[in-house]
Amino acid sequence: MRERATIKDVAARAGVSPTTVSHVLSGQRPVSVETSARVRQAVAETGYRPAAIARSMRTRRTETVALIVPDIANPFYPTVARGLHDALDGHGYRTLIGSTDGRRDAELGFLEDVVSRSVDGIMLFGHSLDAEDLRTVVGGRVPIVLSSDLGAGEHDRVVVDDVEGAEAATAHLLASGVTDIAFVSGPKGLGPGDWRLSGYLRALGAAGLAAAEDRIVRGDYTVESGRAAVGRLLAGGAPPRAVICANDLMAIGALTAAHDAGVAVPGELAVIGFDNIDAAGLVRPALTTVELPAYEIGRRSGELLLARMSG
Amino acid sequence: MRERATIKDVAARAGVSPTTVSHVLSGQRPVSVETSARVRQAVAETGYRPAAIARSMRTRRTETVALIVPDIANPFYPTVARGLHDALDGHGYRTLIGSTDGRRDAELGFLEDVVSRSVDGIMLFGHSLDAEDLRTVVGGRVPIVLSSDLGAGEHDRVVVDDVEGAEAATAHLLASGVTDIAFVSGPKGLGPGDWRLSGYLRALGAAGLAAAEDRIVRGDYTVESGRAAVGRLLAGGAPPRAVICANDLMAIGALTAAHDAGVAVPGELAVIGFDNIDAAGLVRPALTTVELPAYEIGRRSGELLLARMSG
DNA sequence: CGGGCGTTGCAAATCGATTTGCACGAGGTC
DNA sequence: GACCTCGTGCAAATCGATTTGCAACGCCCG
Repeated sequence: MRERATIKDVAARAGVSPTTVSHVLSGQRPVSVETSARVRQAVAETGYRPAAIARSMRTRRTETVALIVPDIANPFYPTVARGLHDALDGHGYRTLIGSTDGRRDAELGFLEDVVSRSVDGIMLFGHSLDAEDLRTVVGGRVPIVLSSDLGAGEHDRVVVDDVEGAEAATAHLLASGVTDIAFVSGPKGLGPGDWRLSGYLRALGAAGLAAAEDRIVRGDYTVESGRAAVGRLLAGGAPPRAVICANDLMAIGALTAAHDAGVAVPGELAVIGFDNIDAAGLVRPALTTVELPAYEIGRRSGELLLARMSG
Repeated sequence: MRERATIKDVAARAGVSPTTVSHVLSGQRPVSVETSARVRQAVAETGYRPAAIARSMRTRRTETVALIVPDIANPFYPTVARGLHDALDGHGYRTLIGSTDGRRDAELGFLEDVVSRSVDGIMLFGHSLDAEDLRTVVGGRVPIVLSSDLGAGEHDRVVVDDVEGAEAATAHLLASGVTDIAFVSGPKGLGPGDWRLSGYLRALGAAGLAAAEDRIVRGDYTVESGRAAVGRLLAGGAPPRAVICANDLMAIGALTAAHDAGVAVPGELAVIGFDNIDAAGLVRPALTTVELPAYEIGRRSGELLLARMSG
């Protein structure tokens, strides 16, 4: 039995037509108990499993959801993935995951690919796409959940309030008398780095402070880039009193940079991160972090998609 | 244009048959330059993309690889996933990921599902399946890479030498004069916990030492379970001088337990983990860990699968 | 006893591509 | 001029399921 059994094989073995086999298995139409028993027997003997592709061809459903993230190895996203997975698994959906490194071509390519694969839903963490891209590639054909403002109004969004989180963190520092605050963002452009940056700027503005050019630096969300960026800040003549990093990994790098420069944390330099990844609670000194509930974001997105996919 | 264009639409627009459109796109047979131009024009105008499902139906290939792991949120696996992804992405393959929590029914269910979806390859971290399961569900129909000894000889394996790694770590401790070594494994049965445990036992045996019953405890690979397990060890009358944990998360829990019990690490208690996850280098005191090259395991597996899938 | 109705099963169409076999014409060769 | 060979393009089969439409067969009721 090298080849997998098809519905025809089962039908032949049970002495009925493929139609009847299908009806026995789906319960779409009544089948007599004797026939049904013969069919089930044949199914068991042949080890028959319906070919998902052929089924999808006809039903136009794949029971698959795509998750598009910048980097699956960044601890924030596996937790989102797990939440999404847990929401969908019980309903028979599988998850197709892609890492894009935030590159526009990769995001676009993956999106086109999963649309042509007829996934039933998409969860997108897009850093470079705009609303027009979504319109041309996805159209209204596939339910999609976004993590950003992208295409607000047309698609579901699970709000990760980056701006407000950053604003609150900055305001907290200001309230405790720290005014010289630096910010380590991600690559220029769209993406959580600059959303969070805008919250930082807003808080400074509300306090009547201007943001100094040289207090805003950029990394690429890795530990090493955070270390390098904060190392530069500390090497200058007048180091800042606090630094807010756009994610925890860079904040962890910042701790190392401070240590290397002999700067005490949090005494001489306060360090704040984003995401509250597991490692944030394990490093010493412990990291202050703005929590984004990754698991909840994933789970909630899964539920939104389920509602759209069934409706 | 609510619906996606099909090959028929393109053919009609270009005034040719679907066959010709297919040949233009695939280059399987020569087509005159004029006709070819008209077809390409029509493709551009309609925004046509071949439906992946229909194509798979005919070609019997899905350009998809399944990755089955116990828990995608455990930091070890996203790194493996990234390695696998990087190996496959350039060749047009996508990755379908599933978390099973190491439960037999989930592992079996996911495996059956992806086989019926006709994935082109599978990478499996299976904790509860046996060789017989693989034979009945997968047969020889799909290339599969395993991380364990499961079905050795029949399938490709990317060796993660758990046994040898644990043996070396234990021997290292013994060589430095520490003989009272405890071991924190995972749930009883298959899985990396007990593979590593056997390496520990082998090293003890080689040194002519017997393993004491009460020195072997179990957790479930989480930080909290490691803390609890080591907490119990330390609460006993004569605490061990060293503890080897079957993964880094439990080892991190062990550090907390030691701290809570006022036991100095590594002075009074040496702690060794497995996996060398990012957090291992960030905790204080730094964790000694047996490195399993997660990224390399994923990438290498991807390359093995590519070779099998194309051949 | 004829007409309606519910039960049961099958034949055939359909989903959207790929691929094989065949036909037609133009051009070249002996 | 008969015979081949290319170059081009189309019709039809195929992949494996689901889903109508239809027919045959009781069975009940008036």
